[in-house]
Amino acid sequence: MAHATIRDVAREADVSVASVSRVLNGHSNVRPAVRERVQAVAAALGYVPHAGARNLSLARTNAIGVMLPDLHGEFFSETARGIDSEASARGLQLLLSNAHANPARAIETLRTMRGRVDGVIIMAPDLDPEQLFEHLPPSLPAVLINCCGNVQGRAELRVDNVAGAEAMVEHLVSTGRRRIVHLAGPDGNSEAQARVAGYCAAMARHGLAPRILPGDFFEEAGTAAAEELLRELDGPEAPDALFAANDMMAIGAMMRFRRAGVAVPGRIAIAGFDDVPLARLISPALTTMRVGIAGIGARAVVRLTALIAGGHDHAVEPRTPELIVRETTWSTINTEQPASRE
Amino acid sequence: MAHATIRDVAREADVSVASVSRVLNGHSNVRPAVRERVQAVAAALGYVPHAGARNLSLARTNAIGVMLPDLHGEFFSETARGIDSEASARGLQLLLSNAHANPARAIETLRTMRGRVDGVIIMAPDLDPEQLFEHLPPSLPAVLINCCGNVQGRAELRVDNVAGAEAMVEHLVSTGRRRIVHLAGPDGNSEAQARVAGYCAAMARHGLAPRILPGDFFEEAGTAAAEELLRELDGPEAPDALFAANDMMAIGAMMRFRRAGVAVPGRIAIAGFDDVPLARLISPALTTMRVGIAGIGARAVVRLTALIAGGHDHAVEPRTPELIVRETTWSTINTEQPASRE
DNA sequence: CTGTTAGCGCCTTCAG
DNA sequence: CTGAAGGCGCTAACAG
Repeated sequence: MAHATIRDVAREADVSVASVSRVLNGHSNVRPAVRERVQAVAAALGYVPHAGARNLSLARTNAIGVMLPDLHGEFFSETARGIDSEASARGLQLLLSNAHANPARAIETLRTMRGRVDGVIIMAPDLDPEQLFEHLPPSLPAVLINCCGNVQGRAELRVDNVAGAEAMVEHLVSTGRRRIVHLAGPDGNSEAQARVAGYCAAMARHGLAPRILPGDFFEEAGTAAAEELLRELDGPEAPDALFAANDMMAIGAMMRFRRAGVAVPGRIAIAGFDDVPLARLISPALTTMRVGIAGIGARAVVRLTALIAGGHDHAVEPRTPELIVRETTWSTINTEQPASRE
Repeated sequence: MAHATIRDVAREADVSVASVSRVLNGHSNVRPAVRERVQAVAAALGYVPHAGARNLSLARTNAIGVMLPDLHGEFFSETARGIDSEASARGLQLLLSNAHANPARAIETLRTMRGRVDGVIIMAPDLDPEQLFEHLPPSLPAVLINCCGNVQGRAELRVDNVAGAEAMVEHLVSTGRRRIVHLAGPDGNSEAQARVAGYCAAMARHGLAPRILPGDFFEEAGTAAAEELLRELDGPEAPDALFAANDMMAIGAMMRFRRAGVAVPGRIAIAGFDDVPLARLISPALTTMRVGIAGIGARAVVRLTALIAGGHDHAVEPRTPELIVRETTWSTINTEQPASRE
């Protein structure tokens, strides 16, 4: 049995479709008797309005599109969570699509969102903005998050990754570190590039030689970097700090150092970037730059809502990351020797 | 400037809308000259088809609705990730809605999905199934995940929480634990209830006295439970294991014990449930029951796709959690004393 | 208060 | 190969 339509209800209740529509949308100009009859019939038929049709005729969907690079890892799930909490507080549904770093698919996705959402939130640090924005319908409200090359003057939220990376280097230097190695994010990623830039600038300011290891934001890259550094830890040029471009890589490195029995931060300090929830739970807790991931997502929804309501917003809203120093060291953790059981 | 419509393109290209439609959808029966002209005009006008209208006339959306209890915590983001990866591999978009444990809103959400998605995936362990399913349009394809009271014979994936909890108790007992305390999930949650049941059954089988602390699946509940147990740790009835109904609570407890300087698992063993990604990264690494969260999400998409394609599927597919024993102890971690800096 | 009518933007027979 | 016309399901004037 197919779905009942508004026409079925109208016929059964012996009224016009207009009246059914009025009842269902809570308009007041309907005689109580008619209202009740319509409601009864609708319930009996198991009628559920076809939201798609409704959207078409209202030219309004109450949904927003969200394009994220990937849903893997805590960074993006935190963003999604921030967006979701604000969206659901406003009764908006979310049409999610991850771009998987594939420009063609990203564009295709944007196109299939047209007419299904009232606006979009786009986070695409790894996509060529030229291509992307060319296919962004100008009349589609959009809020960008960390999109390099926002040429159309779109509303945007942009984390100051350069300043963040500089701040972290300053912190490491202030605690006595000198041989600070940076583990970078993926090549084509504008955020990763900015963090490298900040790192280099701050190192130069202190007359320190930069050293950059390639990475990709994944845990395994941290593991690999740690393995490389492990070989040098007893040498004359031993690094005394590893500053990873994101938390997951920092954690990968930390796990590897731990497995090798290297004291962190005793022998080598480790710092991350993002402050994902995990950073606080790992031990030793991770010193990192907090970007307020979920808050950015929520803020994007707020601005998008205003845009959809007809507002104008061409601002690039800067977000400055905050240094989070976590001082947990082994000594405060392991106050008691393990009882070996079995 | 508003969006161009198919009619604008037709007018500018001096052809009928039918021809434009054919060109845009790659039909072959169009003269090359016409095809090119239409494509040129469409590009010039920045025309993007209105997906909503397309869906209406095709009665097909290529989107699936996803209703999760909440996007907070790794459990649900993992589920979402599994769903997302499988969905995007199939070119499906996701319409996300979290129910926030509010039955009325959940029903409302389900209704607004009608006509906007081809099918839905529902995970609602905390909702009254009577109410929920009554409002689930029978003709809407759906796959349920861990929904108690699946009265309509809907396709479902169900984790065997009872067996999982039993297995964990068996494991703890086999490693010599006797005073095993269970930290439960929220009251109205069917998964939490099943885990309690499994715990009690296994305890009874060994003639052990069950003890259940109230919880809610959040980290803080774990903290609170640990504080309660801390007071008893030196007493004659000191518990020797805490089995939390999910990983986050287990982690909360572990953090609290660590802060108090209590050796884990030396003084007290801690076990969780779910095997969220975090469980492996925490230290000591968490022993837990793996339910294959992302895999369940992916599998749900596969089954839903078949259902949408017209298949029949009334099966309840069982998933048995797998015991993951992680043996990391402090001694293997802290092989080196911290160098105190500063 | 209620019904009729005209779309929303697109796709798809059905003729030509 | 192409155009005209009807319809997807619903809402919103516009008359009664």
